[in-house]
Amino acid sequence: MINVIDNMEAQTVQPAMQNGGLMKPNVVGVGGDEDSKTNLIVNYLPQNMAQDEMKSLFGKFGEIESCKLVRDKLTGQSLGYGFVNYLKPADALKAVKTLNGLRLQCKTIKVSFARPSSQAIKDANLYISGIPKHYGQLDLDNLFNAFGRIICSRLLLDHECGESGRPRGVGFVRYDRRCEAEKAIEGLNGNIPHGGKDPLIVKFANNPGQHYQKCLQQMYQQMPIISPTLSPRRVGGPVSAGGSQNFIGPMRHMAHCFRWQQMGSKMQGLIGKLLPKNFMFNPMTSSDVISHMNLQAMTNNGQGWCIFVYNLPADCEDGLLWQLFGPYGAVTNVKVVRDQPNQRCKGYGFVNMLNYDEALSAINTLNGYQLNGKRTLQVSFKSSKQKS
DNA sequence: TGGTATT
Repeated sequence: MINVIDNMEAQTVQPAMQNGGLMKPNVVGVGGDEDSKTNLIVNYLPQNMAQDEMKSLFGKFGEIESCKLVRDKLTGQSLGYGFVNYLKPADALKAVKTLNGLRLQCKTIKVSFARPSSQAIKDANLYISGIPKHYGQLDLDNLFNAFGRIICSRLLLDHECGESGRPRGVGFVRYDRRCEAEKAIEGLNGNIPHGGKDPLIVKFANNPGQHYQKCLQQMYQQMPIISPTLSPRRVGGPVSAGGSQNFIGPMRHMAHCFRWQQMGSKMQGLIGKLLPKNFMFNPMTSSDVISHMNLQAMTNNGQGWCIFVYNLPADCEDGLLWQLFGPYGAVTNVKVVRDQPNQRCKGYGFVNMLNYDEALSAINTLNGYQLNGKRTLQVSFKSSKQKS
């Protein structure tokens, strides 16, 4: 990754904080809030690093006013970045100089002064494809420099870990402000860059949280008349906004939503924690149930037990799976499998549930469930043949 | 389509 020294005609420049070329000078923008001299943002932290560890690492450079590892509000998983606010600017500077570029596990952390938080700096990351294959990182930066202050940019390479990485023609550019990113889209999207043959595609990059939020939003908007304590067999009422499904209005019961919010600490557990305590050792335990299960069906990615759902309608959305399975316990993820060209559901999907007994209860109730009295769902633990 | 970038 390269950090680009911005081309703004500015102003006050703090001492450059060089560390292997990773840092840029901190610049105070025209009329903008002055960047903090004590508050640091730390990026690219290892996934399993805890806030305490972060604090202890940064605490070596001086007294810390606050330290926060940012976590996903719903799953509790680390988002890989955090903030450290020192009491003294000199200590913050020392931490940047010493820790920026530090290798921690497989990652190289980035430590820099945090810009003042505002709406304007959010969602300013662009995804670019169609970059001429002979373009290097600097060519990419030169192309995007004209539209604003680049915070960081990255040209993706084939075999990035290897030595002979060749540009893949795709990359990311993060601007200081979203409006700059918008200008870059306007100015570059669809245009053929100098020395290139194909038009560039420039658009906002996905951010991982958005998918989850979208699901929740969808669920909230499409909650059917269904109590978390009742079997979905009792779903009833007139068909409304959800089209062929029995959806009405906003969510009435927050009970299972509450459960999702409780998932945080559990999500960090290893696969062993997902298993019932007596699962491996008690021969009296539900042998019929265990025979149902293919060991391959047990996910070990922290998302719990994977359930295969067959005979979904072509217009099925993620929201339907959330609300069908949500009442039975903590759902960690859902996926409707779609045809590439038309995005119609291919008739099946997957649901991950955190707890085995809840997954089993969902399967027992929902297998054979008639959606709208028309389609009979087939629900089972995912077998090794079905890939999610 | 990243090494989850603004609490």
